[in-house]
Amino acid sequence: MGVHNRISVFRAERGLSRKELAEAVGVNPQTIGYLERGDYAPSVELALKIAQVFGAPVEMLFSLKPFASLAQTISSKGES
Amino acid sequence: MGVHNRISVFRAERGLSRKELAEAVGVNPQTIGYLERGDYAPSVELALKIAQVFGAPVEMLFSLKPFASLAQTISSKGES
DNA sequence: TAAGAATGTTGTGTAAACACAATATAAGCA
DNA sequence: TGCTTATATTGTGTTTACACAACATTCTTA
Repeated sequence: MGVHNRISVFRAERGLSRKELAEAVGVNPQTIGYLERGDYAPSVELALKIAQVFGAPVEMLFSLKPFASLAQTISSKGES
Repeated sequence: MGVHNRISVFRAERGLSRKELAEAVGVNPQTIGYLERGDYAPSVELALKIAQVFGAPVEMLFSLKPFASLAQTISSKGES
């Protein structure tokens, strides 16, 4: 119950594999998989590290409510 | 290993007791005590809820590095 | 003075966040 | 074709984030 996340989206944009992200934050590659699948939510420590890798605030990557689609999120910001 | 936090500072400003904060985020009052003492770090879920209560981003309440003093933090923002 | 609120401490128990190993599958490339 | 990389799945084990109870301490406040 859940914390939702956009790890896979940010990871895709950066062209990072799970293994590479895992190494960057110091966890087992499987752990990234568990997070992306929503099997469980990370500790704040891990969340802070992941957010740091992507240069984004924690709230942009993790949320108590489901994320809106990228299309909605981006267009509501008036960007292209 | 540590995640540092400013929960007690924000709680003091609001005049909230641990019990009240605990009820606001749905955990046991003792849990707030453990967090404030640094006995352990919260899940992202709890961190998001606590940050939400104070209307602050997660990074303002939780950090991988020790927080600077309020005096430094506030004066470096040019506020009074 | 007593009584209540806030906090600290210790202890026990459970659930969830990890590590790690093994194996399967699919896609891309030599 | 075989090899590698990325991902999914299953299983076992350890650590830690929690719940809950009991009790001590300090500070108010009636």
